[in-house]
Amino acid sequence: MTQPETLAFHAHDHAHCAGDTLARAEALAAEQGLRLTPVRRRVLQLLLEAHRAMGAYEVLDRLAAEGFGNQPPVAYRALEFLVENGFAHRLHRLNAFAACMHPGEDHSPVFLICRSCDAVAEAPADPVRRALAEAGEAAGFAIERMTVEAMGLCPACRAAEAA
Amino acid sequence: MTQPETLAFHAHDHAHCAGDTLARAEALAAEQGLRLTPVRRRVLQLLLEAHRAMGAYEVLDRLAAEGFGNQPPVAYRALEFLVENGFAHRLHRLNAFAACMHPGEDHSPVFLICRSCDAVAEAPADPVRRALAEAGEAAGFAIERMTVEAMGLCPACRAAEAA
DNA sequence: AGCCGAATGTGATTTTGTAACATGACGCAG
DNA sequence: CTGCGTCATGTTACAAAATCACATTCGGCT
Ligand SMILES: [Zn+2]
Ligand SMILES: [Zn+2]
Ligand SMILES: [Zn+2]
Ligand SMILES: [Zn+2]
Repeated sequence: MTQPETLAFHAHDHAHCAGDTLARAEALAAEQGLRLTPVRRRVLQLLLEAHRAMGAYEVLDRLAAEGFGNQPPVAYRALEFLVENGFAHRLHRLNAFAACMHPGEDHSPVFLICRSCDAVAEAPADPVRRALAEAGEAAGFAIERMTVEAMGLCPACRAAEAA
Repeated sequence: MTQPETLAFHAHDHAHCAGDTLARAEALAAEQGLRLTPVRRRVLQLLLEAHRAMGAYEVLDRLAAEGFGNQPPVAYRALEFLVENGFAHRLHRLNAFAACMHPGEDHSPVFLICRSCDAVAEAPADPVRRALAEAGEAAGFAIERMTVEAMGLCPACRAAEAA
């Protein structure tokens, strides 16, 4: 199920990782009767290949260049679909989107966002979720969804900055 | 120091709580040589009185109605000042701002945001911060700032919805 | 008075996100 | 095959959020 924490930061065969995740997403979509249409598929692919957060208009530019529609709703609708079905996530601090690296797990992960290179990693969220649930309960607050985004420096940029 | 968790959700003497926090903020500003000018002071007061998240343009409208400038930078600059100096917080999910109920504690709290009435409470963040720090460390990621926002239902709206 | 830096006012612009409606593709009932 | 309903896409226009650039004003200081 949960693959051995392939964090975006670690050096990895990127083409492979992106292709692999796309394949899993496609299988998943088929399984659930979701229609991963050309635009949607292409957007997911863009996000996977970038392996970082992309703004809606950045996505739109790519789409337009490839012959898809060139108006905002085209990008926003595809992104909304991906987010709603767990193929991508929205990063509120950046007004941007990133592909989900663990599709099909129905998670609301913790994001680690590098302020220098914009790389985004999903970290295991369970401990954080538990702590948060406790805080909510203490206040009588019923938590439905959570957003956890940490800004900082990824290992690579950290090393670069130290130099 | 940390007062006994006066969460926004609990029934409380609102005028008193707002006035009190404003007074503390003023003392704090004086102490630190920060200039809590009329616009800045008024914006903080607005946020405190509302006791919920307010958008920048909502703030701006109030300011304009009271004779301050009526262009976006007026509101954004005041809000930026308040956020940078710990008198207010930004809520990324809402593109909005809320007064800090614990100024001077240099915290990045956990927010509990009611999706029904927009009330915002700051909950103790230490357990969450610890869990998050651990997740970051495991990935070699140096966390500098965190955003934790939980959406859900406050006690009041929860009761109302159950009815 | 004269100067300086911080704060404010103002106009214009950019960036981000939606509403509303028209068109086109697909599956299916008749 | 025809007509119909549904979903996805395209397109126009617009709204909301945020920033840029520049002029002006206000304190404190010399
Ligand atoms: Zn994910
Ligand atoms: Zn980095
Ligand atoms: Zn606070
Ligand atoms: Zn509520």
